[in-house]
Amino acid sequence: MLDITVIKQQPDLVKQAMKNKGEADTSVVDTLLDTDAKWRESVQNLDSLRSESNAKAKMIGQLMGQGKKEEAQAVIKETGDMKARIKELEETEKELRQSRFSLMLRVPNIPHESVPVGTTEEENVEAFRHGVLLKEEWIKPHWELTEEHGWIDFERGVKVTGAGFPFYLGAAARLQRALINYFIDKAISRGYTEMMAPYLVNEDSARGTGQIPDKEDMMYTVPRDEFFMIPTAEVPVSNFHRDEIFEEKQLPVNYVCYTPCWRREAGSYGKDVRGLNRLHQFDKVELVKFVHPDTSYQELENLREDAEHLIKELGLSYRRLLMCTGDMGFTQSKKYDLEVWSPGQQRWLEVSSCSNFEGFQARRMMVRYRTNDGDIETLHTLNGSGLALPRIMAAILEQYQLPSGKLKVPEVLKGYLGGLEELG
RNA sequence: GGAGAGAUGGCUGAGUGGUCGAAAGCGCUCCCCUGCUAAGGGAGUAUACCUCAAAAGGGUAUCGAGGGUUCGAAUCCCUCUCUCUCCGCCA
Repeated sequence: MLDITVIKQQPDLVKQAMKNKGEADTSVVDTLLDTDAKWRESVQNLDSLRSESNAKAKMIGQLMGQGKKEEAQAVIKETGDMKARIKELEETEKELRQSRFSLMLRVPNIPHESVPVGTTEEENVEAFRHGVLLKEEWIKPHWELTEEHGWIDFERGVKVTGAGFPFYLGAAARLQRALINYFIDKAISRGYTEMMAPYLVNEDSARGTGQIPDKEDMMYTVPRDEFFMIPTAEVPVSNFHRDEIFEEKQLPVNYVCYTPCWRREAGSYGKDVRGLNRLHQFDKVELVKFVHPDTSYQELENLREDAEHLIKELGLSYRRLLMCTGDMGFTQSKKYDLEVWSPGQQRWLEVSSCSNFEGFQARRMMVRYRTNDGDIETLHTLNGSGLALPRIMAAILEQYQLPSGKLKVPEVLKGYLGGLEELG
């Protein structure tokens, strides 16, 4: 959520940001300001009444201590219906506070000035492209190649669990494991701390990163124990520091965390979900940063470079998109997508999304830092995939496919695959 | 899963109805003294919110969470969560 003082002082800026993000109805801002004013008034009333009540209680205590029972009794009478009035005001204050909060949650993050204004994905800016776009006719889509080799078993996945839960076998399993290790090792060498995190989180955590209330349907739930299966490592990793205060000198704090991810992906059908394009369970290595506000845009470039470097080293053709305001989501202030080329499908596949949230997440999660002067400030959070496995697998299976039907091993992975040159 | 004990500030740990946001010690910060190490003295040291142009100051809330009793709750009652010990089970 945004800083309420920004909304109060620059409501037009916030409204313009909403419009740029494709939200034409900006009335929530006015409703929020109105509710906020009412809430503050209510807090003032409540606080002064409580103050009065506390003073009386204190006086009674003193009189009792001095043995002046009758005088104390008189003051007790004075309190009268104060208790009932406080209770009433508390109800009002609570209602206003809650509606103020839920209104705050409905105001999107403000895009950074460097973000192009646009409404659809057409207006994303392709900022960089690397490698040739293979168009060879003989290149098979990854699902055909993996079926021929028995590397990925979608059918048995359906039998055992359901659609979108494939089995990886032999070389494919090994390749995936090699990629995970390569990604993590690379991140460690670039200053990230490796973390292994829970795959189930509680409701507070799901709320902390904003999965609930609005993106509830994205997650699988474990109702009996009131857990949510994580849709991304971002959820446990970001919540790791929920309600905490860093020292300024500790920043930046960088984590790399591999986890499986579960997403219900309700309503996705057709070619989008073919093969490895979109799964209900997939593996991902996630990069998360907690940084000083002054450095967050530099850190976004660092993060993006950390992810992008992996693709480059794998020798894959890819491109980098700077997302326009309309296509970048509610919580981000700036976002890059990295997409690899799928020659078997003749389309781009998103493998990483690197975002700066500024203080949007940190405020909601109450993650702050103490400046060297002792003040407490909101810090900035960023995260990005580094990288998502299935689509990287797909790109490798297609870009490194040989006419023989075997798979050439990318140079950087040889060490992770016992020096093998080819798979298959 | 069963039985018992517990949850207090950065840490240890007092506090069983009133002047307690909370003793004391440790840690940390600043100052003084001393001056090779060590030791000693003083002051300060939670978070959120409201108020204030800002700072200062003031107010409110928070002693695991939520509710209740009371003029008044860290302290009494209820519910929940978590931790520890023993037993069981297990990788």
